[in-house]
Amino acid sequence: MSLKEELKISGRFHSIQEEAFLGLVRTHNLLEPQHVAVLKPHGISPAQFNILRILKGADRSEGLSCSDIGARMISRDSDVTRLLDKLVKADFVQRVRPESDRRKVLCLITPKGLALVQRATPQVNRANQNLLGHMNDTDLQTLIAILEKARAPYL
Amino acid sequence: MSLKEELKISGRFHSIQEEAFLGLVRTHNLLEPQHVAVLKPHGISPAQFNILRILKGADRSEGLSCSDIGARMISRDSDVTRLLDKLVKADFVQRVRPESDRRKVLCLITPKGLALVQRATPQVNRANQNLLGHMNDTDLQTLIAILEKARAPYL
DNA sequence: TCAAAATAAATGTTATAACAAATAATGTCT
DNA sequence: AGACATTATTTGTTATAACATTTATTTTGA
Repeated sequence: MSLKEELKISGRFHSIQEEAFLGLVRTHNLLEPQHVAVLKPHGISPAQFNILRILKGADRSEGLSCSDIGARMISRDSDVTRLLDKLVKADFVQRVRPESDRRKVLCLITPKGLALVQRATPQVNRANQNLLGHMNDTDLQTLIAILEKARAPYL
Repeated sequence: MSLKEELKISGRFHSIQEEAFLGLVRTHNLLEPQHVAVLKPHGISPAQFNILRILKGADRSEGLSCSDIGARMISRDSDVTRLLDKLVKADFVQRVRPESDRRKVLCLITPKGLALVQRATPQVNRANQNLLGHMNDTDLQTLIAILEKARAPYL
């Protein structure tokens, strides 16, 4: 079904660009909640899970600063601080003020955080795979490439 | 630049489906703020503007119920009520309880609301067009078609 | 050296989103 | 008719997002 039919729009889209953009927004809004749902039983949001995975991937000895984390997040989030607050409170993350530069805060994942990531990851992977499991690989490759082009000017 | 490079991910994606989904989320999050920015000077959010356009398109004499509005929104929004509260307060929308079925609330756009839509629409159209203005029509058509497939199971 | 600029994180505030529960009116079925 | 389910909207609550401002620390350069 076309977007026009889905939304019962009688007129026309102003431009093909607008139609594509609205399609993108709509698709995102239909898929995203499914992603949220997988993590909910684990008590964390996608953004928080994203941070934990970033910290897991990072060098364990060093830790990452808030800005490093922000730069690696799927959804660039202006306030990493408050997301970290919750993760620290739940003992998934540990904060350290390095002597070398006391403006920074380095973050490290705790054993408890690591355990959570390891527990949740298979479920998240499966869910993400199922989410677009009805599409063939050619379409997926094409989608990936076109989306890359679409966001290129905004990086 | 690929998503892996953008996010400085060292490992692999678990599946091509996951890569496509994350690309979708990321692209959405980069483009959406631009859309918000166009409407900000007019004092309304994309969701509120969406409602006004829906009401403008609807039969002026009848009006639409909250659930009708919700069903036509690009981002299905669970609480249309509070979005309408603000629009009513700003005198962009008028609410009516029909005698025929007093559970419903029919909404009509006011002349002031209509004026706002007419003032903002050209800017929004132009902005939406520019947002993906760097892409060729073939890619846009392809994107539209693939996104349609992607969300089909979730309608 | 020391004032000013730049960087990093935290805070305050306001708006939005998500979800459950409550209220109100209508429809259905015996 | 009267109990019960259904539909439609509203309300309450909590978490999240967006944006500007503030605090603390380091860097730069006169």
